[in-house]
Amino acid sequence: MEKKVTKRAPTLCPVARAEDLVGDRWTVLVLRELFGGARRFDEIQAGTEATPQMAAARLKQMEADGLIERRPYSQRPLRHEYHLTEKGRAFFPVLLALRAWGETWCKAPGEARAVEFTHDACGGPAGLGPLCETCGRSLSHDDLTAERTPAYAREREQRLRRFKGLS
Amino acid sequence: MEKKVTKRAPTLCPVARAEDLVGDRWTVLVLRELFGGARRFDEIQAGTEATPQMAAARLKQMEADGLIERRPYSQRPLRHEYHLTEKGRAFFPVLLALRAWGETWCKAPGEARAVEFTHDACGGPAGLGPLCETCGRSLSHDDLTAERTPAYAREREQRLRRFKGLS
DNA sequence: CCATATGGATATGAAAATCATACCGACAAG
DNA sequence: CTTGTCGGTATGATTTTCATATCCATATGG
Repeated sequence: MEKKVTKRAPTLCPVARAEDLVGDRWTVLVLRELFGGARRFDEIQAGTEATPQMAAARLKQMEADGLIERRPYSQRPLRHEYHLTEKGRAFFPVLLALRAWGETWCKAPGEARAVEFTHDACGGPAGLGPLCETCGRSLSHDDLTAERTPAYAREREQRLRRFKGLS
Repeated sequence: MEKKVTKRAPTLCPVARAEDLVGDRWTVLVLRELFGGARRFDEIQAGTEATPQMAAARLKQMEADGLIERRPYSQRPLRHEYHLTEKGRAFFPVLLALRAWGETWCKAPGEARAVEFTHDACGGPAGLGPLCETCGRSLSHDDLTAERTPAYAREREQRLRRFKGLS
């Protein structure tokens, strides 16, 4: 019960191809955590609220798909961190678009944003679009500084406490 | 066993919120078909290669989530077409970003593109980015004319024939 | 009037994925 | 030598998804 080779029809459609790799909730949430700076198994697990098997299974598959790589950060005991590859980092625009759609269309009026980005290149707020709302240039992950809004920071802390409590 | 209310923790994270609605392969493929002009149940089913239940279940859920609406196109017998709502149409940038990532990172060298977009506003090819590669302006679905590449058109025809054969 | 076709599904039972919960092994710290 | 931490596995129940077959209302052709 180890092979998960994702045997799908080899369509030319790039959307279907992409969905074969990232077409499930957990994978996308893991990517979100990695873009947010998480590196260790338990950070990722806690941040996504996945079960350990789901986290382990997704990370394994994502490594096989070339989205992430495992890097040892300690011999004895041997432990690894998970890092985005170039392919993984290239996914950022999709996540940004998904975030914009989610903020705009999946929230009740008055609900707070989760994260505000500052565009380092111009110093202004970046907004939701693919272009900086302050300077109009296009946004890459390296040019952005994320700051969690207070409400979202609280939510994350509670999640973390719940996780620590149960583990 | 009918309620599928997607009971998830009400997180503020817009990515998680979005994934609750579109976090599975079939939903995204249905959106692809709708953006490609499909309107009828069997077009959608054939284009995604979903089973009838999957197509029916997704369409029902997507209607409940406000992504699509059913419009009668015939009384007696009562039949409906599926149309994107504004919320559904707003998903286009995500699909475009996913397409760009899929074309760039999920294909072997030499594999053909599936679709080429022409930017109606300038008449040039639009490329993969969120901005038109000819004129640099940002791309909306209404400004784009899609043309399937020959290889992809063949693939679609074969799929359709297989579907007709089996149905 | 009867047979077949069409659009839009639902039914059924098997197979696979996911879940909650518990546990494990290596080491480090007290 | 007991307890804690990190990074997972194992287990068994539950839930989804799959392939395949069937269904219903209506139109259409003969």
